Amino acid sequence: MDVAELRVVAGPTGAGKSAIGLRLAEQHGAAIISADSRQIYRRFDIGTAKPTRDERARVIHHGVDVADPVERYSAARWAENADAWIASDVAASRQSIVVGGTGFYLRAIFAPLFAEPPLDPSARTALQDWLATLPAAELRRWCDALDPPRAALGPAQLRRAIEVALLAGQRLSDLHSVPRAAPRFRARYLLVDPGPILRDRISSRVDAMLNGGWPEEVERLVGDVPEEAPAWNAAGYATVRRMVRGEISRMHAREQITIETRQYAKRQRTWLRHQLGDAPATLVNPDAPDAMAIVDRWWKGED
RNA sequence: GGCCAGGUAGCUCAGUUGGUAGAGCAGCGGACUGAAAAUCCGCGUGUCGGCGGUUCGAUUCCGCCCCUGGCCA
Repeated sequence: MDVAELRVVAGPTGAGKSAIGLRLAEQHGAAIISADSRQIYRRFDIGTAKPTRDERARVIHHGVDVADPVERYSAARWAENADAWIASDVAASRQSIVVGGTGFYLRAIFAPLFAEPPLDPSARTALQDWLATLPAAELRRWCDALDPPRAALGPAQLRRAIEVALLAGQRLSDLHSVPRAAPRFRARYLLVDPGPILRDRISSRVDAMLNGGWPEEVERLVGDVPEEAPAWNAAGYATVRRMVRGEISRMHAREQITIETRQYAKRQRTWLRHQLGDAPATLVNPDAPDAMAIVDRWWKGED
């Protein structure tokens, strides 16, 4: 099968990639495929900076509001869904633009994940319950015995490695070394990053969200979305929840959320710096006077 | 003006019975194969407020001064 090229607009949170994606999509009648692990979840809207109703009326957005807050979504599932979204765009003879900052999701389409062997669901649930009770050091010991190459990673990865080793009888690190499925797409990146002012853009974005109904949204969520639901993992949500419950002041919350968001942006930059492989990437500072010209050249593939 | 408590890393603070100092947070760098806005790993030279004195040696003891907070006038 032919490997088609896919345009990807990526960058740290708050850099302004969605504005660029939106403009391009409108200009070329394209659809946006959101590669954002938080916009996946319904009802978590303001703090995840979802496109507005108006924006979604103007441009088709795939990948927004596709899971319930309590669902455990995954990169693999996203990649699978993305295939279908892209196919639907092709069928409608419109182009697709991938826009987002979840690096792991992007990788999942351009360098497909390994084929997971079947894992008995009930054994898996039981094992997960057991693993959930173990402290990190204990997990590390287990992983060191079962799959040493993975033992240096974090608890989430340790659990996964132990799970696969025990349930499939194979090491995850071995499974990773078997050739993966051939990628269906290759990426051409536009990396949006305004540089040092990202810091300020993030703090004003936090203020805008806090004044734009975020606390009210969280008040509604607190009532009927269990505390452990995956959707709550979005940067800032747990902090707004504490604020709404009166555990911390609004000022403290504001400060804390700004820090969390900056830390997230930093991790995204680290990912984008090292994990893109050899895919072509064009860097653009959205504030530069020639930004639009760079974007247009990138779109046409002229750089 | 007097008394008391402080002035140590960007912030909050430990500590050194005299041998030039270390945690948390922030920050920076890195990892990342089905929870990824997740989960982890690594990185600490700073006139120890200033100037003198004692001492082989002072951030530590003494004196004076400056600053902050509190109490008393």
